[in-house]
Amino acid sequence: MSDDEERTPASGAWRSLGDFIKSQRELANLSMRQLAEIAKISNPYLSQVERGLYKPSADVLKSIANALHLSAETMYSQAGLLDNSAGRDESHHGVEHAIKVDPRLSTDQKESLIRIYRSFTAGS
Amino acid sequence: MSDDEERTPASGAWRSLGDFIKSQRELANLSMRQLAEIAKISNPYLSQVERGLYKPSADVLKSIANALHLSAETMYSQAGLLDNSAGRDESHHGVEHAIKVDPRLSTDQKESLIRIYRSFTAGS
DNA sequence: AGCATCTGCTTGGTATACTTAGCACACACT
DNA sequence: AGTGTGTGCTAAGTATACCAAGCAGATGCT
Repeated sequence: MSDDEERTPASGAWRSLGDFIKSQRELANLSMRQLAEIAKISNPYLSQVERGLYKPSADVLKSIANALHLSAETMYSQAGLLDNSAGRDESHHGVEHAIKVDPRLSTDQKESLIRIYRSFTAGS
Repeated sequence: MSDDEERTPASGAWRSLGDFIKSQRELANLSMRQLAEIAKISNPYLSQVERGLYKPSADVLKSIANALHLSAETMYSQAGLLDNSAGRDESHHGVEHAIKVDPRLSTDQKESLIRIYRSFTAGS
């Protein structure tokens, strides 16, 4: 069950994202063309996005967020992209995660470190 | 001014994103087909993403992140989509810090891990 | 009246994200 | 010698994100 991903255009969450963008735009007293100009997208496209016809790509979302002085996180969570279904495991916060993400380590080095770490914590 | 967004395919940051995904995939001992299956994308596409030929859309990134048991935030920041300009740095989990605060490790074990970690990252 | 100049929207096209079918090689097993 | 299954990759197509040009109504100006 877990995972019914929906990647059709213009369904559900994307629609409300459009409403969100529209309300934020109006709140900032910007016309579509003005916002589109700042966010470097075309105004017809913005129109379609606001009505939920298309789901904008992440960098477009980021541009729009910046143009509206919103954080990208806010935008993504409105878009349902930060959905912390599996995301909120900072509680886990673990050594393994830190190792995996460290850009200074090679894959082999990561494997070695994790193996050692697991051997250390094997009985707990 | 000078908001020079770059939306060309396969440049700079996207390339390193591919490397990141690849290393995470190998770290999880998954083949391309296995990861693609879990993330619900096709394996040739995953191949191209890993080599930086295309920049995957946000929901694909999220799928991949979930499949790799990573948070979506981690993925997005690797993709350069979340500038962490505002100093909320749970993204900066240092490995050493994570080791130091891990309650399951003894002091000796922590010292060993940190020593190994430092030897790995000595030249960077 | 006419002509600007806003507003958001539609049409038609291009670029690129993404898929299905299949190739080429490597390592098992009979 | 096969034959089967694993790996990643190429080729060719479809779907969709995105853009440039232009339309219709509302407002304002002379």
